[in-house]
Amino acid sequence: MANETENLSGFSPIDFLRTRSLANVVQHEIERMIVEGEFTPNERINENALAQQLKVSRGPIREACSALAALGLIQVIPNRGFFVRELSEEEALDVSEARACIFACMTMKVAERITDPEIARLRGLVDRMDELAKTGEVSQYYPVNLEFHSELARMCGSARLAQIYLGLARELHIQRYRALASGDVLDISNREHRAIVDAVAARDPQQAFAAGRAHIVNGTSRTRRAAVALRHSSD
Amino acid sequence: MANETENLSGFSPIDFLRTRSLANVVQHEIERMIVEGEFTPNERINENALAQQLKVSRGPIREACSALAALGLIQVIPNRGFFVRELSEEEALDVSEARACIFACMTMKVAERITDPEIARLRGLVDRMDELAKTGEVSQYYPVNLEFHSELARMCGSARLAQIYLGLARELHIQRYRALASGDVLDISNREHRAIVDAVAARDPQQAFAAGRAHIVNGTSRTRRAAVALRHSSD
DNA sequence: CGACAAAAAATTGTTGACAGTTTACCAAAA
DNA sequence: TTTTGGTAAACTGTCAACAATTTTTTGTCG
Repeated sequence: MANETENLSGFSPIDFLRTRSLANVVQHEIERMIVEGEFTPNERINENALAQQLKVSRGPIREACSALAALGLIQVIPNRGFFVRELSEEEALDVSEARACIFACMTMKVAERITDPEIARLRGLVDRMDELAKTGEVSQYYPVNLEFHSELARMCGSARLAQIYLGLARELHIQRYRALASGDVLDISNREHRAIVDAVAARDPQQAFAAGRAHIVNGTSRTRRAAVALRHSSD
Repeated sequence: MANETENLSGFSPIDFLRTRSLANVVQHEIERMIVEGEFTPNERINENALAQQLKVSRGPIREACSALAALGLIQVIPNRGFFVRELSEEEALDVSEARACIFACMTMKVAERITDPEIARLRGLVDRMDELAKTGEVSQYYPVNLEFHSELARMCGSARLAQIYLGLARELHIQRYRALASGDVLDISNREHRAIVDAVAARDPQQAFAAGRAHIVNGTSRTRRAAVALRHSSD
């Protein structure tokens, strides 16, 4: 529990000992810098500058960037360097659709294999979110929401599906398409959570698939609306 | 044609010009070597030996391996090196399940948006496979089968979903879990193809999802049975 | 003043070398 | 014969320097 939040962005000492190659450390560091906005989208990653800053040579930097490029977080242009990948509006929508499909598959598979204690656990999370939604405290609601999604990923029984889902979620998160939700949106979102739990509790895969897909699709349009509103208000 | 023999290590000049970074060329070369069995699963990739063989230094080799590790084709153990990743039976099954889900999503999305000319195109491919299945020539059937799957990936309208699907398919292909199918298996497989086409032609997403998922799931068990039979016959 | 060309600076791509770790080998003892 | 200890070889991890390319600056001409 407490460990999970601790490991979200960084890495624990045990992980550090396991893979103490600099390239690996650098990779996570660059990832962190992108997530936390120290690199802006489309910015070039200056190898020399980063090497000096992190006090390593360019070798590990390049290895880390190559890996991140393979993961899709970084784009590489020959002889010009590594660039922080920016998702266009269109691409972000595409990735969101893929995420919706995969989340739907996960909820479907959960419905095919869930146990009673797991149902209780999901209901507990939804109940907690209901209470937090009433207060409108996004900062408290959000971690539980994340845990709910992670829990479903774990319960679906397919490590690879979960891995792909979490990768897509991270990618969208990095690109700052996170919903900056307000009170009533939380309520709507959690109603969808409840629909998912009801479907999996009924062991109804089709219903679960539909509910899961709808949740992400709706979430995406909620996020988009919020982003548009934000853009208009700041102009 | 004549040029191809000139490129001993197997990349075309156009590829070389597009991304003339050595790391990229090396990456594709290693991938090819894994696919074609020049590296066996769990084998360590000797950086020095490979560097000498490809006539480059270890830098590009390490960058390429880092990327392949991020793609999941290679495993890295600190201070021991890069190893060709081997999927355990269990993991291969897990990946296959993920692949089934994603293929099912693709066929579902195809059903939601397919055009009449596209339907004709798919029917054409299935018809061709029917003829080739009669002859029992796997080597002729297989490319069309691949094209059928790729075509669906293209038609699903989500580049990312298609990318994930092709990645999973490649991973399984590399791990040699490809079906070594015989005549009647081809026939059964193509009957499933026809079911998929019928469902998408009817614009029935649910049916398409079910047909797509069944096709991969059945294909997986066909492959497993073939592998088991092969193992017993060789012991 | 602006366009163009050439030189300079900055940056990426690649290499070979060195340090630290792991593996292989071999001899000596139980 | 097997085990153990130590030494040497092989290999990975990292770095700094060099080559090739791109970008910026500078200088010149219309």
